Amino acid sequence: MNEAQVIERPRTHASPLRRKLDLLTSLTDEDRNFLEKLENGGTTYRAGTQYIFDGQALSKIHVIRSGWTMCYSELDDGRRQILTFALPGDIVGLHASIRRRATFNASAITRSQITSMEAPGSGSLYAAHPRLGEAFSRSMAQDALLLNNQAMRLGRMTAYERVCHLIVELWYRLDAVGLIEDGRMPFPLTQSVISDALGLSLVHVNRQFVQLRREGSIRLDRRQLSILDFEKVCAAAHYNPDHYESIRR
Amino acid sequence: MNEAQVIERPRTHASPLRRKLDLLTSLTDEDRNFLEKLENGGTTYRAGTQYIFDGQALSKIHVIRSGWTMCYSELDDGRRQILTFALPGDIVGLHASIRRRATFNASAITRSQITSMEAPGSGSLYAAHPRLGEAFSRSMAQDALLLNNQAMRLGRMTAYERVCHLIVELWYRLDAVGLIEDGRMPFPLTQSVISDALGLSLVHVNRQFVQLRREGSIRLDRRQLSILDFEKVCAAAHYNPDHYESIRR
DNA sequence: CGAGCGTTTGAGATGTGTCAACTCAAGTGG
DNA sequence: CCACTTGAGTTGACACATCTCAAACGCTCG
Repeated sequence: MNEAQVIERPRTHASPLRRKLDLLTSLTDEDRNFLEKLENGGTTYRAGTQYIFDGQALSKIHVIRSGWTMCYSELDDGRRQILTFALPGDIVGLHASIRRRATFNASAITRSQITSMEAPGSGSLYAAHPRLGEAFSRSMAQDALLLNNQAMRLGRMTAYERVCHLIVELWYRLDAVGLIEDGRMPFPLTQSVISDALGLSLVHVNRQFVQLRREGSIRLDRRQLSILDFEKVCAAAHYNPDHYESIRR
Repeated sequence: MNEAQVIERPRTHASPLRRKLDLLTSLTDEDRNFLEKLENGGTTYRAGTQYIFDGQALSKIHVIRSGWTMCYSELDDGRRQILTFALPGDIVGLHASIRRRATFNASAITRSQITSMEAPGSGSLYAAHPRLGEAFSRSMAQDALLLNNQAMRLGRMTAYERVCHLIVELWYRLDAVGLIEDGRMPFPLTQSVISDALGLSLVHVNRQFVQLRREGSIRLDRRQLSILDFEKVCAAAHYNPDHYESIRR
């Protein structure tokens, strides 16, 4: 039930980032070399470290090489809304860096390796590495799609549906970069983080997870999540995989 | 109180689109000519007409020349979430057209003039009209910002705050394209539409508007809205104008 | 061993949704 | 010119999803 739903793809040893860009577009050798360099540099952030600050200058884009991070926004009274999770292979701050100033925060959820690079001034990168430029455009398209999904979750779905929808979305995203193994996905999110992503209280998020486990829909074990009843969870999520496919391929 | 908060700008006769792109970036004469053509063509849609269909092919981008339109997403059971309002000068479908397939719907709220043009294949437009390319990038940045705001509204704000936040956001956006006159802004949204934008029920949206009027914060007259107590509405909205400035300039 | 973090559970409070009815203004058609 | 329809706004009573508060549990780690 579980893995049957997921498209099998040849298992390579490419990094998540490479893997993702390969999916997005066909790269030239030159692009690949460019990527190599990109893959080798980078900084390791400890869990909890903030690496983008709302309102501060932001000229670099950040490529997540490993680990989970999140983009979020905060109100003066402390209320926090997580906008999107940035997973391995994702690019953070692409559009923000256009204006050289961040309009959101970003922090590492787990220990994360992140490579920063100068933001592509409109054209320069597109000229030097047209396909990478295209990959960046598609990355923006994915961001937009994820935010659309987020709005639908927050605005029009019940707590139970929101949790299912988020789980399925993360599942597809992780699968696209080869991070689903043996029908389990890494799941480092605390219920507190999830509550700030889904616009719910911590307590209510917990109740949804308890129910999902009780009814045998999911299993959670040592920060690994398996979807036992993919069909049921997907149905509750009203998830539309076509949307994601149209971004990916 | 009202207009004091709004930056005065020389009143020109430029179209909203031109006005906006001028704000965004400095255009060359060639770019301006390109714009001219763009401004002259276009289709007029009646209120309610859908012009982008979720799941269907989408190779063109749509430039709103006049009127209000909205992008939205729907669940199979009819629940609807408005993602963003597209106002004069806005560009719709920029990132969606990258993947040649729409992942949302778009409809005209009022009678609207909309110009369609071929989506800029990554690079082609950037090469021919680099500054326009940059303007497009910034348009994407604005979209992202608006979606971030939307997530914060939906996830972490009360009904009253959501309404205030939306009003202030629309005010700033309309002011940026010269559509605020005499301290009033056009406000063609029905409470039903607002409820689908803010993730509330129609009835509850109504209650918020009744209260805002009762306490003298806003005035609503013949589809024109004035903010009588700008300070109070802004405070309730927790609106951060810096974000918008950082996109605009 | 205590401290801290994440999770779990219960009970009561409340913001928002639902249902239903009514008003008002603007068509529309006979 | 009137009867009718339709869309938008308004209001009240009640239901319910979710929040808040509070307490306990089980880890892990120093």
